[in-house]
Amino acid sequence: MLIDLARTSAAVAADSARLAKIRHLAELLGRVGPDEAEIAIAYLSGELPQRQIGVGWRSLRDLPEPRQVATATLTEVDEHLGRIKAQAGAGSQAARKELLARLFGAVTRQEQSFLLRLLTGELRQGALDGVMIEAIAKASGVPSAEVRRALTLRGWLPAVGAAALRGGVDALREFHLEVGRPVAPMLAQSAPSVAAALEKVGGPAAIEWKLDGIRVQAHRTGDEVSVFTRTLDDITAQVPELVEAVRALPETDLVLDGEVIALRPDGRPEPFQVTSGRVASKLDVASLRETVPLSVFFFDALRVAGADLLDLPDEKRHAALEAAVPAELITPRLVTGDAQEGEEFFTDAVRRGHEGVVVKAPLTPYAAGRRGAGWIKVKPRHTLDLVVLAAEWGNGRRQGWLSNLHLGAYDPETAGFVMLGKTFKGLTDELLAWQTEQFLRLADGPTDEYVVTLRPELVVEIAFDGVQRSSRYPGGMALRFARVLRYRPDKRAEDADTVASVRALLF
DNA sequence: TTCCGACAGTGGGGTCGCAAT
DNA sequence: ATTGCGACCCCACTATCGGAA
Repeated sequence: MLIDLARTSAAVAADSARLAKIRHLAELLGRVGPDEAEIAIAYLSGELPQRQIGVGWRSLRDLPEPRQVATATLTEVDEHLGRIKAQAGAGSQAARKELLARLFGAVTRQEQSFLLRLLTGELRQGALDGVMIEAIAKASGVPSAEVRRALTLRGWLPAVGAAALRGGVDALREFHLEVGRPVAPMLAQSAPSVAAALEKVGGPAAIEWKLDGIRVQAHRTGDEVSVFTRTLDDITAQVPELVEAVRALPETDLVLDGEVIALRPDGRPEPFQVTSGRVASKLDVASLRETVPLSVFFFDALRVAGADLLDLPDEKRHAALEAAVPAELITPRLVTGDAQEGEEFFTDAVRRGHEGVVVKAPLTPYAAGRRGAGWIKVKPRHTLDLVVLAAEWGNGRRQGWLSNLHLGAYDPETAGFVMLGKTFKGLTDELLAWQTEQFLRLADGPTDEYVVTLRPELVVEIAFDGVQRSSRYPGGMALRFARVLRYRPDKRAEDADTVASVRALLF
């Protein structure tokens, strides 16, 4: 029953201890039937079996009154969501709206709340994949490492969890790397410098350029090639250059990990926006590949010539990559234990317009899904002193605090301020409390339930990765990945960085 | 007892495709 | 033709729990 999940979710949210959350989830998984295990695991880890159904926050306003008695089963709800998905792209938002209303009108208030959070992607129960993995392990009596391994290979936890509950370790061992089905990609931690990254790795490491493009996983069997993104979406049709490059290789049985990026004729990278737009375009690929051609650079091999390499150390996988792929399709890489040498490699990569480097421990296997210490990214950091123009009320655990800052640079010509973006990152609870008090004192001008406009007086030091073109803000530019470092009470608003100095960073 | 790895949460800007206006 | 929405691309950072040291 849906109500069982709604109650379990509430219990999970109510307990802050992770072990207690795991107990609640495992207890439910122990009760759910085999047919509905997949649905239960999906919902309770914040996913839908349909992945996406074309319903977001806006479609979920104005919901009907709830029922008093809970009768909905998981299978019914799942089938209903499937019907809603079938309407997406079929030209009828009205039909979807009607179906949504019928679903929400058939469940209780607690079920409505659960479905609402599920469909908006804000489950807010303190448990997603990571906790669910432990719960599946507990409920099925399987070591969590086995669940993780299967998840890496299958990329979809509900399927893995259902198999574990049905057949235990034996069923999980049935999952193998399958050419044509994407694997969860390995992710990286970050460090402030190459030296710090090398220290984390604890010895010599491979250092590779970090290209500012789109992560891709390329599969080939025979002449068949497919390409997947970081979230395992199939983008084969959008990247014909990559398909052709892989098909041209002598080896016919491959799974490769890399990055696609649009390069200018001189070889320097286009801004991320250009690569992003090109890869996202589906309708005009044939002409776009003339004007915005894509290049691909591989940095890892998960399978070569029928051999699965996931469990091999990085250096062995890279050797296999070098054997199967020509050097011009491989991300530039330097193996060193020397911090000085590493920093020079990093500086050179950045000078050539790239995002930074990734430092890789030579002995780590391809640990997908988990953000292990095997890969560590290093990027340069810019800072600016900007003025807080307004602030937005926070949500969830930031409810009651002014959280999201509107940032502006000083314009000496007008003695005014030009907004460059927002940030909510880098704030401690203490800082949130402090700034809320300050902001309410500075409140001045239009204020609604979301935004409080301020007298532009407070200066804050902001770190960011770069300046990009923007149609959203009046200055025509916006900061990328802005975050708060500290407030600058020693500075007046007129001492803040100027629009001109920010524009100088825009290429 | 302290340290630290892993996780969840809180949102940022940009782009595309599609349906409604 | 324009606008709003959903989905997805890139992502940084803090708080917390609980196992490791």
